[in-house]
Amino acid sequence: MGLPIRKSKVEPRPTCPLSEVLRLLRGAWAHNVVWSLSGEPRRFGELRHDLPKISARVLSARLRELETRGLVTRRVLHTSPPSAEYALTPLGRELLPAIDALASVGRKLIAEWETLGQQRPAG
Amino acid sequence: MGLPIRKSKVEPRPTCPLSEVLRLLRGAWAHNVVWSLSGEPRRFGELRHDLPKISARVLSARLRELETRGLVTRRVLHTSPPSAEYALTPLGRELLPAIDALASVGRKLIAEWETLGQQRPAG
DNA sequence: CTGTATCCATGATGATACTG
DNA sequence: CAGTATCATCATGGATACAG
Repeated sequence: MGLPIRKSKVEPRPTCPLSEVLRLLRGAWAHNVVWSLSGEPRRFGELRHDLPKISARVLSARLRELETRGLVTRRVLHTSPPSAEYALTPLGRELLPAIDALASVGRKLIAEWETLGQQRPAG
Repeated sequence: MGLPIRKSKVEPRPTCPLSEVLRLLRGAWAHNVVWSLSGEPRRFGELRHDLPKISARVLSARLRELETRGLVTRRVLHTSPPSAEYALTPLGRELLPAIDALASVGRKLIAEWETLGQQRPAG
């Protein structure tokens, strides 16, 4: 006979909220966009400058997502030529500590690899 | 003339470590697997039970990734039939507070949607 | 400058069947 | 029970061209 299935102690836990946030930060760029906005508000072109390898298409899509969910605001500047400025909302700012915590773990992960003299496992 | 590009205050920040961790938690399941292992060690089948919709193929792949990066250990139990038990390493456990922080933001996000009487934006 | 529209490549998943 | 093999599908992202 096999072992009995042990009931998980994973209660009606934050599994759902977690998934919602990760759905937002998912992908290669969303978290970098949030991080770029952690300081002053920034314009579309400035964000492209911060993240040299992001395509306009993807940056546009991410910003729209974050805006839709109330994490980022968009303000049109009536300059010549016209430009747009993005900023984190208070709600969006609450992501920052969490992102920081993750980054902290990331540093330890990398340090571990180096300590072991191992190569970072490829993608 | 357009506005000058403002230099980003996004310093040589944890952008890299962050990406490394997110690469691990990326996808629909990795973070749930980590969360399921937050309590007692669990067997393959128990994990499938915790995450009813995950396929064996994907669960296997995620566990292998986490094991490769030193976040999870795998122990074979010489039972009949044989089974395997997975657990978080100390390094893996360091993900927990970060995940908690993210979940906290997630709860506020969802609460916000409800307060506004809005539907959660579809994926 | 600020996006949007197309087309294409890649990666992550689900379903199902099968092995030890 | 604990996986692995194969096939099909969908989401994400890059490149490029084009529009307001």
